[in-house]
This record gives sequence, C-alpha cells and structure tokens, in this order.
Amino acid sequence: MIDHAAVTAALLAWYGVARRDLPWRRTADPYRIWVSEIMLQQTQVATVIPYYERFLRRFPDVCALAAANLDEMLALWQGLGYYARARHLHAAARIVCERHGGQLPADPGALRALPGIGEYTAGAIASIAYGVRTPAIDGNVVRVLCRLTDESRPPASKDAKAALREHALALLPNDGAGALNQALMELGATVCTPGMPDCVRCPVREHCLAHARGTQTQRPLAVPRPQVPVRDLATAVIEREGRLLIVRRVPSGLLGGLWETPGSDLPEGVSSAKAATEALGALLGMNIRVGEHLATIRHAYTHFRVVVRAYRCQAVGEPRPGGLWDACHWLAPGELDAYGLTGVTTRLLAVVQWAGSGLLL
DNA sequence: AAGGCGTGGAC
DNA sequence: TGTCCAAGCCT
Repeated sequence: MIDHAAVTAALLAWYGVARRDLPWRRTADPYRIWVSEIMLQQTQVATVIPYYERFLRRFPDVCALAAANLDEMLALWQGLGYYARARHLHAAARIVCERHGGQLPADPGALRALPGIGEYTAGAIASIAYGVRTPAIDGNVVRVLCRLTDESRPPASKDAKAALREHALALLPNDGAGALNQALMELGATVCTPGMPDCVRCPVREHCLAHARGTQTQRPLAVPRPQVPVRDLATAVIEREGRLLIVRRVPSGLLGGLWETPGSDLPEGVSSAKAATEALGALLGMNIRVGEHLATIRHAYTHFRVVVRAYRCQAVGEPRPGGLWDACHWLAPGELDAYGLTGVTTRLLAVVQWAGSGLLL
C-alpha cells in the first residue's frame, strides 16, 4: 500500500525545485489558466507556448474572446489541431462573459458544464486557479499512478479508474491541491515518461510498487492500436487575378471551420485524381478545366492517412458553397494570416510557393 | 462505449 | 520511411 502523506510531501518538495518556468505558471488569472489547459489537451508544452502567448496578446480577457468572431480565432489556432477545442472555448467564453459576468466558475461541476471542459480540465482549473481540493487526472497522472500502485488492470477500465481516482484524492493536501496536481503531471512529463522512466531521478522511487517489482515499463497496460486506412484525395488550385480560391469547411466534424483549397475523396469508381478534380466543378457550380499536376501531399490524421494530389485548374464562373463547405473566398496574398487554413493546404501553398503573384514553380 | 478528432517531435 | 505519443472531450 502507498503511504500517501509521504508521497505528497516528497512530490511537493520536488516540485518546488524542479518545476519548469512556463507562461501559465506565472499567472493566477483563471482565464489564462483555462486557455492553457484547453491548448494543452493532447498537445505538448513546447508546441503550445507560442500559440498561448499570441492568443493572449490578442484576447487578454474572457470578454475580448467572446467578442471575437470564430474565423479570427481559428486563424490564431491554425496548426494546433483538434479545432473543436477552439470552437468550444469560443462558445464557453460567450457563456462566461454573458452569464457569469466574465468570472470563470470555481466549482468543478459548474466548470464541467461549459463546452470543452471535461472531468480532467474542470479539476485542473478548479485546483490550480482556485485551490479547490479536487483531482486532475490526465494521461501523465494515469501513468504515474499506475506505476506507483503497479496497477495491472487496463487504465480505462471502470475498476482501475475508480482506484486511480481514490489515490489521486488521497494524495491531495488540504492546502495546495493545485501544486500537487501539477507535481504529478510534471513528474509524468519529465521523469516518469512513457518509454523509459528515469527512476534514478524520481522523488518517489522508494514508494513506487512498479519500481520495486521492475514492472515500470509495463505500466500502464498498453492498448493495441488499430491500423489506419489511407484515403486518396484530389484538390484544385484555382487562381484568378492573383487570388486563390479557398472554401470553408462546415463548422462541425473534421477540421470544422477551417479553410482549404476545394478537394474531395476520389468517388467510388473514379480511379484518377484528375477526374475527381474535374468533378469538383459541379459541386462548386463552376466550369473546371484540370491542368498540370502540381504536388502530392501526404498527411496523417489521428484515424486515417491521406494522399492528396493537387492540380492547377482553370475555372469559369463564381463558386458557390456546397457539400462539405459553407463559404467560398478568393484569397489575396496579404490575407494569408487572417484565414485558418488546414495543415494540408498550408503545406501545399508552401510547396508550390504560392504568394499571390502566380505559381512560382 | 468506442470511435472521431490534428499536429509535430522523438526515435 | 514508420510508429508512438502528448496537460482529453464529445457523441
């Protein structure tokens, strides 16, 4: 059994000296802590930092964010991924500004009711920003606790989750729950890492059951991954008077709200990307003539991979939204920063060196 | 409850 | 090149 009080004391002492100096650890503003927690979901610290700084310069408080339009916010989020986080944060900011007088709630249950805030994030905000004694169990904490207690059940199972939550709660001091939660995460991120934990540097090594039994690399129990399918896509690069046609994806689902060059899966029975590009004309209400192949972009999403073939096209007529898209725009070079583009489109424009003065291939 | 949902870094 | 994974949430 784990000596919770001893583990808590060791973790807090270690965290006091080992904690990294991160931007969101220099503030007590619940809004800023909230933004950091949303950005950090499934995203590494180093990736988040520049986005966090830029975002807070533009939206320094909840009501500034509430007043923004979603397009501008998504442009700042471009490249961070999991864009539903941005949409939910935006919707939640409006609720907090309008219904909570701009003050983020401190109660985990009330936080949990806001879009984009789940069990973990509610606990993190409540404990870090308000000192509420409540656990915050993310992937790091799951790994640390599974090793400390040598949990052999799948961490997603009901039994294991309940046990982990009991341990996480028992570790919380009456004063300093936020620090303890962060200490657990910091340990998981910097010492008790997934592949090869650095047990020599671990402040709670003596209390760790997995370390004692030599099972630390087998905890938490790994779950088998399904293999991801590959999809063939085609996309059209259509220029007119130095502007590039982009379309906005509908606000839900994959890449919702982001802009991209119009494209599609190769329809059933259509084997050539060129034919698929031609078929885009019907969707856009334009007459399209497909020209040269410009580039092939390979990209991996969470659950599938894509091979996107891009063709230079000439088109007659004005485009209209349809299918996956709810808006069309002729992008001028000076506007590149104002539109949230998908990763594939961003890379495509880099490859063909699109800068508005024609394709420079 | 299991699958959808991004991206970039490490190796 | 491929594979794994990182401060999860929603449906």
